[in-house]
This record gives sequence, C-alpha cells and structure tokens, in this order.
Amino acid sequence: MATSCFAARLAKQVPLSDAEKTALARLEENPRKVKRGAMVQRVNDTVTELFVLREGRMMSFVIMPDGSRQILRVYFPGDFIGSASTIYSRAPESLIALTDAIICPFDKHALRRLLDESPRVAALLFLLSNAERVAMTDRLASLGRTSAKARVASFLLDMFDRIRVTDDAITDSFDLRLTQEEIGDSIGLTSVHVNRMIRQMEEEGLISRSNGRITLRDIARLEEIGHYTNRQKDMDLDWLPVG
Amino acid sequence: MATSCFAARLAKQVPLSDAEKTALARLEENPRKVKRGAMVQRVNDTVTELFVLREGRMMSFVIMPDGSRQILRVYFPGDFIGSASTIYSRAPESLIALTDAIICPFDKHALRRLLDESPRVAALLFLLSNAERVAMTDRLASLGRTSAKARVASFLLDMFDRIRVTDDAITDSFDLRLTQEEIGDSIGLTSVHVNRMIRQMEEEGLISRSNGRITLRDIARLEEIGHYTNRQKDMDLDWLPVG
DNA sequence: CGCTTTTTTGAAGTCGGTCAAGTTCCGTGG
DNA sequence: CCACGGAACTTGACCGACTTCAAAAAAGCG
Repeated sequence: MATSCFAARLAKQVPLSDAEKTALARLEENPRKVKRGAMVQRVNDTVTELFVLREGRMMSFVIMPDGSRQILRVYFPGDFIGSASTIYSRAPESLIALTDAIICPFDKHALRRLLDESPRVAALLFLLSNAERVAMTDRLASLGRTSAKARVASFLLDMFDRIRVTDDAITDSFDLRLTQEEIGDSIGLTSVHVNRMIRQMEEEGLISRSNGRITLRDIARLEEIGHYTNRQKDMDLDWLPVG
Repeated sequence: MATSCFAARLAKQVPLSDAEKTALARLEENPRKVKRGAMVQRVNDTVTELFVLREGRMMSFVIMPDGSRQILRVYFPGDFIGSASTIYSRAPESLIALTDAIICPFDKHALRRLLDESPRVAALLFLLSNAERVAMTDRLASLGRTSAKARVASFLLDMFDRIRVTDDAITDSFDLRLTQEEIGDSIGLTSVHVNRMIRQMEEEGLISRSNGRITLRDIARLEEIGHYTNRQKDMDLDWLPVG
C-alpha cells in the first residue's frame, strides 16, 4: 500500500493503522499538476474542495481594498489546504502556487466519509487544526507586538522549521523561494523595509545568503531577536484513543 | 435533560441528537466560579484541562519579553477554551477572567471519551476549530495591513457580532467591558492611540458611548472602514454526517 | 542577449508611539 | 451619602520606526 503524503505527515506525530492509512490515501487519488503562479482558488469563489499538497509550495492570501496583500500562510508538502471550505461555502482566501506543484483535490463529501469511517483520524484532524490555531496566535503576537527585525527573524525561523518537518537533510540552510515583497506581505512590512532588515541581519552575521538560499548562522540569537519558540517539540498526543 | 451551554451554542449551527447533547453536557459537570482578574492558566504551565465558559468573559494573552502584552482572544459564554492543550503539554498562552465568570473545566481524557463516543461531535469540533482559524486570519490581515482606525472599527464589529451570537436582544449597542488598554493590546496599538481613534469615530458619528456601553451608529460605514466581513452568514454545515 | 522581475539604496514624509500631566470615573469604606 | 484613592480616560508636544517615492543595480529567464 502506497503511503500518502498526508498520512506520512500525520504518522510522524502518532502511529496510524493500515486502515487509517488506506482511508487517508483515498484523499490523494486525484493528483493534479499546477504551474507556478496558477490561481487555484479565488476569494469568494464557491468552494467544495479541499487539497493535500503533495509537491511544491503554495500560499493563501487576501487582497485589501487599497490593493495591499496579506499573505496568510505558506504551505509545504504534506499540508492540508483549504479547511475553511469545511464550514464556508465561499472561499475566505485565495490560493496560489508559489512553485510548480502537485495538489490532490478532494470533495468535502470525501472528507465526510473519512470522518465517518475513522473517528480517530477525525480526532487527529481536530488536533492538527488546533496546532494551526496556535501557530496563528504566534504570528498574531509577532505582528501586533514586535519590531520589523523581530518579525523577519521569526518568519525565517518559522519557514525553516516547517521545511524541516518534511526534509530531515536540512541543518541550517534552506531555499526560501519567496521574494522580499512576499516576505513583507506575510509579516506586514514593505519590501523595502524587509530588505533593510535582511541586509542588517546579514551584516551582523545572523544569516547569510547566496543565490536564493538562506543560511541561519546564529539560530539562538535569531530566536531571541524574534521571540520565537519552536512548538513542534512539546507536542503530546499520547492521550489519543488508540487505533 | 439540561442542555449545556456549549451544546446550545453548537445547536445553533446544526441539530444535535439527544445522545450528543448528553455527551456534551458531561463536559460541564464541574462548574467553577472564578473572580474577575483571576488567572486560570499561566504560560508554560503544564496543562491537561480544557474549559467551557458558561458565564462571564475571559481572555487569553501572552506577554512579550519587553513587557508588552498581546491579547489573543476574548471569550464569551458558550466558547470552548484552551484547545491548545489537546496537543501541547505546556500552555502557550495565559488565561484570565475579565469579569466574574463560571467555567467548566474537564480533563482531556473526557474529551477523548467524547470523541470516541460521538464521531459526529468530533467532526463538529473540527469544523469549529476551522472557523476559529479563519477568524484568526481575518485578524492577521487586520494587524498586518490596515490602519489604526480600521483595526478599531473591525475590532468593535467583531466583538459586537460575537456577543450577538448568544444574545439575540442586542441590536446596535453592547457592553464592551474592556479598557482601552486592553483594546490596544488586542489590535497592536497603544491605549493612547486607541483613545484618539475612538474619540475620532465618536466625533464622526460612527459610534457613541455612555458609561461603558458602546453604540454602533453606522454599521455599514464601520464595516467599510474596518474592511470587516461577518462570516457567520455564509456558514454551511449541511454536508455533515447526520446524527 | 534583451527584458522583466527582484534587490538595493537614498531622501523625505507620516502614522502611531512615547512621555507627561491633567481629568473623569468608580468602587470602597467611613 | 460623601470623601478618598486608584484606575481609566483624555490631551498635547515631540519623536522615531517604518513607509513612500524614485531610481539604479543585479539577477533571473525566455
């Protein structure tokens, strides 16, 4: 049985039964390629689909009335995308591919079947959703109460840790694959100021860059500057019903 | 059978079977009074409990290293509090009572039992959690990409709509029960600037105030200024498995 | 190799912060 | 019921972090 991308991700948190893996694999039966820059979902579109991102990177965002953009989330392989459509009939956010990507769309009725058949998976999804909520509150505190430099630092660390979840080979450097404008739109700054902060952090020896690749040279101090905490560490899912 | 506070809230979204109501009621078997200002949970505390807020108001927040505070969420009766402890063994945020309140703590093992017995309730919790996530992204966009005035406007509208969920009597005015400093700590401003904005909105006839009570005088324009959308409206839960 | 996109840099402007000093509100106890 | 004291609100002057505008340099791409 081919383990699905999403199941592989979940299995890192908690052991899954074969039946559960099979059920999860069914969500990924219809892989679809999307080109870099392709708009997968537009705000206010009627939506009934969710996605598992199998390959590449995507992001969700909204455009404000003055034309400025707020990037809400960057997605990596194994991420579960578009859970908002489980409750809303219209998309609250747009969805675009940052790189060429492979997504696996599935209907919310397929999700319903999964929830029916696999209560434990339902519980897991609930937990993952709570983890997202916590990540969101971290960003909220970052936007609301920290300086530009702190935001850039914690943003880089967050990307770093997210990429590392699926790629064990990474130790201190990674491909961000985001323009400085996109970074700014994620953390509520202008690209100009993002540039100044990155440049400053480079001069201070906190990070270094070469053709799009970022190396974190002093993670401890970056964490301090960004008031960042990696939450992966003290996850505790032992209390879950056993499969 | 006494319908629980939380069940009543859920039942507004989707019909619940008696069995489900009973199961939910068990979460509220141990009501506990807390005084205004009481700290119910402190950041980094070991946590195993969740809460249903039955009466009063509470809030969650974090304190940044420089002493500033970011309020993450204000809770109203019927809200489900502390879902972070379903995944993290240490509290990522503090929890304090804004008014005298009644909370119903329950252990995460009680939640586990509920998820086991009632897959449909598990699904509902998953959906509610997704709704929270969307509300969070709205705030993120507000903090990241809108002016001080817009943030105050959308904050007031958000409180208004949340209070209205449980109190049908409300048409255009409500008790905020938050100081201007608390408002500022919610939306990333200083109390001084919150005051300036509120005052300005009062002069423009957008709102009015009398002994702590806020009246929204021009909701349409407030929504425009705050780039606010009430998401309650286009919720769609019809596709859920039937009880 | 030419064209677009992205990064970099500088100068000037502004929104919201900081500081500080009233003023009003409100709960408490006499 | 009033006096007192602390918390919350209000106001003004000044400041600075980040934005805006603009333009050049560098990098990526077909």
